[in-house]
Amino acid sequence: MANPMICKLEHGASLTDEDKAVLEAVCAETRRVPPRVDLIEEGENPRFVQLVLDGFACRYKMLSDGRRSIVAYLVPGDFCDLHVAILGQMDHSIATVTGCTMVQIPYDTVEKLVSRHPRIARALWWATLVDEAVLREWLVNLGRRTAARRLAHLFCELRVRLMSVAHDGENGFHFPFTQEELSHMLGVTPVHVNRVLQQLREDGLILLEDKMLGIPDVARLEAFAEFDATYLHRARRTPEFA
Amino acid sequence: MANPMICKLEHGASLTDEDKAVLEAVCAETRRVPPRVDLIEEGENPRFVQLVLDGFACRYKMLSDGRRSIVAYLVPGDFCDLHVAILGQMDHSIATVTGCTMVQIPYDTVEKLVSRHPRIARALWWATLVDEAVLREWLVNLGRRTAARRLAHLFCELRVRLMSVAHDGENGFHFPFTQEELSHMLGVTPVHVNRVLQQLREDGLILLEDKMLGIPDVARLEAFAEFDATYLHRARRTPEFA
DNA sequence: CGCGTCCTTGACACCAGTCAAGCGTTGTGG
DNA sequence: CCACAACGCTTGACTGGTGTCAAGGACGCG
Repeated sequence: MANPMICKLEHGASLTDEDKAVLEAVCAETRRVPPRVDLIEEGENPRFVQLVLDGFACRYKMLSDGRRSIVAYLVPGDFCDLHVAILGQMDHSIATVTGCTMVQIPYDTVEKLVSRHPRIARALWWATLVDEAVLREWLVNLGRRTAARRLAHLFCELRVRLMSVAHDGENGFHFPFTQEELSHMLGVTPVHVNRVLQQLREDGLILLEDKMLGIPDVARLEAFAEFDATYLHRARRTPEFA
Repeated sequence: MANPMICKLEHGASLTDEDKAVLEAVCAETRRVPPRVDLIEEGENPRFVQLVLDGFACRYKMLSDGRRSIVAYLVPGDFCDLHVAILGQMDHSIATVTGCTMVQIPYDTVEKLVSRHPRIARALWWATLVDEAVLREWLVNLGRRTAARRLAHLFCELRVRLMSVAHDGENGFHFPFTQEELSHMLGVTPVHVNRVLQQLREDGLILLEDKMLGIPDVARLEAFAEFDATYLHRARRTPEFA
């Protein structure tokens, strides 16, 4: 199986075989983390970068009244905290959702990577900027769409992100989030997530059973969600007939 | 008057006098842009970086039905598009809100700056990462707070951001946004913005007249908004009694 | 003076929140 | 093997925050 981090970065920059070998070497040592465990907590200043190789994780913030807001999710190939060193401390926490296979890379290793391999440096820049673009799209999603469209949009985004690190998932994929976790992402109550899921199922837009999501008609779901994948900036590797 | 961009960057990195002189030189040539004019449009791939020296601007996205969503606002000292070159094209547009004084910096100038002045490079990194942190906080704001708290939070954030580039604004500042523009930021209707503003005024949390915002009791407004300035990462320059 | 822009207000409708109860599955220990 | 608890999912009734529609007012500008 290909390294999902390398798969992803190839969307953002052209990497040589040597670049890929260097990145592969950095991922040699992995560790397994159970579901629902904090990887980094708000206020920390970690000394290494973490990378998800398998599983789902999420960035979240806690409110003073104990409610949780998930501000991003991480899929295989995503970095947790590429640049916290510059900010000084985490302004949010990161936790696993499912069990995850993680890699820890010391900061000086990252700095060497960046200073010695310009294409890797560019690829990491690209990854950071795409994360920012996703945040902007989420803002639109939260601010201006109904809960049903928000949820549909999430499905569409997740599908594209998963497809760019694995070669399946075209019409369905493993979807392990609980309705409560979804409610934290979408800014609605768990009860309402349930109602909206029922509606999407009734309308034939999705199938969801036993943590497996099916999308019978991708174009129809994307139209409903007003989804336009441009903001994910994945053009480079998808076949184009130019 | 000090250069707001340099004021801001000093929060993120320690700049030498030489660094500051270099940055100052880059801002020599300014241009004046009228209110409500697009600076960059979605899909473009600009050949220079733009910087706001005076006035307010905003990043926005249009939805297919013509509604607009403002995903960030820019104050003096903020860069428009520091790194679009890496992503290839803008996934959103930027427009002035008020009249603005702008600087255009060619990309190769920025690249020289970054490669020759490590502290400036770090400061620009810092600025990018703070932008991302603001997006995350906005996500929490939109997803989990009522319209009144959202609006109050916006006021609190704007106050801190303005204070870090100018030495006034402690208890009030020029606030030129129309209620319609606010509605685009907060994801509510203009009518509801109006109702919420009335409520905040009634409760004595704000004064707002003739485009001037007054905050009689900053602590009370911040408590109401659940505002915690940590995410703005401005610690470096605010006086600390360590 | 007349027009446009923005602000203000009221009545009503709807999306989503709250509260509460019940169901199915899983895992655990007696 | 079964009782039980824990967890997540489902559903209904009611409430409330916000959207929609509509009308009018204040102000600036040509």
